Amino acid sequence: MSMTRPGEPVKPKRAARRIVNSAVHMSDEAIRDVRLAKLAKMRELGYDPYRTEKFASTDSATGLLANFKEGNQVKFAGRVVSYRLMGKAGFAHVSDGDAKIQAYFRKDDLGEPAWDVFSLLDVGDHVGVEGELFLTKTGEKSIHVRSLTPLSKALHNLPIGKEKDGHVWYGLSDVDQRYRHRHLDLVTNAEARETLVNRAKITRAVRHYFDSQGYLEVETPILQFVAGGAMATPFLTHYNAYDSDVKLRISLELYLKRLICGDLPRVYEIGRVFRNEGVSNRHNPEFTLLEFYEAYADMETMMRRVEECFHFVAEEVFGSAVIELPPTEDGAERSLDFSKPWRRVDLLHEIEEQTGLTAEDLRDFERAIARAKELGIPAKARQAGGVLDLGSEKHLGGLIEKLLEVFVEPGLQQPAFVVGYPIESSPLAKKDFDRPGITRRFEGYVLGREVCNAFSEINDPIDQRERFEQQLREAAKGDDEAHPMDEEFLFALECGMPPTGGCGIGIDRMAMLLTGADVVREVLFFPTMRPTSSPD
RNA sequence: GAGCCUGUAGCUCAGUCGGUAGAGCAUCGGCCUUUUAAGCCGUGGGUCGUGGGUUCGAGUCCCACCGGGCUCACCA
Repeated sequence: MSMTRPGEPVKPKRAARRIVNSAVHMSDEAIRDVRLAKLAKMRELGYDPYRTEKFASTDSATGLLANFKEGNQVKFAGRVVSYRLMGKAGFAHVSDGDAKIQAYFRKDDLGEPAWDVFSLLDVGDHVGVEGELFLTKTGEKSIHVRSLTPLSKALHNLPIGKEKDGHVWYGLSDVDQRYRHRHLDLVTNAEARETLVNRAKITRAVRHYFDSQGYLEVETPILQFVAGGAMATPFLTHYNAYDSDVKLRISLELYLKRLICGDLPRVYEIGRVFRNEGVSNRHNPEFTLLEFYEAYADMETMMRRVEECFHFVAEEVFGSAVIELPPTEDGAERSLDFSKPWRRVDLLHEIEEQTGLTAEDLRDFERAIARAKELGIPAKARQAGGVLDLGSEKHLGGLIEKLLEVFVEPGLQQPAFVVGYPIESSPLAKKDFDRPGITRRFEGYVLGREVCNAFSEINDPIDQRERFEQQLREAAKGDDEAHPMDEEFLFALECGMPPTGGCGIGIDRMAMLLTGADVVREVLFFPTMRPTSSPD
């Protein structure tokens, strides 16, 4: 309790001021008080919105509108998204999330207490209505309500926009608010809702595809003592019971391959992985990875799986193998065709086409750097809109991947597979025995973005151990993202792993492609946000 | 992590040259028994992100901090 000196103007305390001015002081918290008063009034009238436990609708709004027959008795529950009271009658649109239907209320039809309850409604409340279908003067399919059941009271002013001819006024557009209060976004923004729902459907369709192909969906540990399978910085945490530090997984790979070693010949997992790295329009620190492994199969099989999977998902979710995308900035129409086999591009060949650096040049790191300087590659990179700093490259694999990024990726708009990755940056991929220094690995690209990474898996435990040892040497040289040694995984390989094809697909990236979202947060219900010091 | 932009009413936004804040919607009160961005009349609502500084005077200029957006870096 603070002291007030005599003579100092007294500021009314919040609560006191609220009671005194409740009708005039319309801050957000005062609005809440008004709503609470309405709630109390409803309860006095015998209509407690929070008392009702269920309300069965005859059909969805979409269904009611599609099978509309005047005079049909119906029940419908949803959220009030518009509200117009006109003396002794009124209209409200009630939405079940997918669609909305108009409801018409008359004092004469509802009778005394129910009419008062109607007049206490606000946009944002949930209601159940019962009555018959009819057409209004202007021809809108509506429900003539005979009975009203409030099902919840919204205590806040919901930023539900006003709409006419598909144009929405005054909705919620502040991106920060949309992500932090996603429920409001879902209620107010139909497009955002559609994108997020489609993302869920895409995940489901992926499951359908692999289930239909005899794959077993499995779950593997998220807390791992050795976080392998990719090169990324893990999140760290602590396991009290074992007094041990553990990491959150950065990939699914090694555990899934241990299942292959256990003679589960087709396994897949769709799971969250965590990488302690920068957040951007294309990166969320936790994201959903699909990985699938198939015994007695190779990378060619994986290519076919990827083609089939995208085709299957596009058909199941969007009803077509051809996905129409929003036009580019210069207005060019774009579409992606997943019905055809993906184009194949050889990495070194393509780099030579674009830069003049030959496979011969790229066999040795020092020579590659020297030749790149001779050919003026950094300048060419700038011309191509990229950045290539030869001095910051540490090894051949990194340089080649950089060349790929700057010179090859932009050209890969329609679905394509890039093959022929260098061994340095592929510590889990089988060697290409016909091409020294190259692995049996490919990546899929669509719209210039990587969507999958796959290879014929190493099943030679001696080779795998050597690769890990090479990675340890890189780590010793200061590469903090080098792949760690995993003895348990090596033990499984030593017990015998059949030849296997494996592939990882970033589900979020896949969802972005198929929904046309250009920001990863739009395909995540709850993207990672910086914590707010004062939650509102 | 770096650069640029940004933060004003519950929501969407104005705010000129530095002179102590505006609109629409929403809210609240009144009228209105087929409206639909309902309408009409009236009312209230803001420590201008936070903290410093310059100034007679700061929403406005400067600095720091806290959010957010875009681009880049790392990566999928």
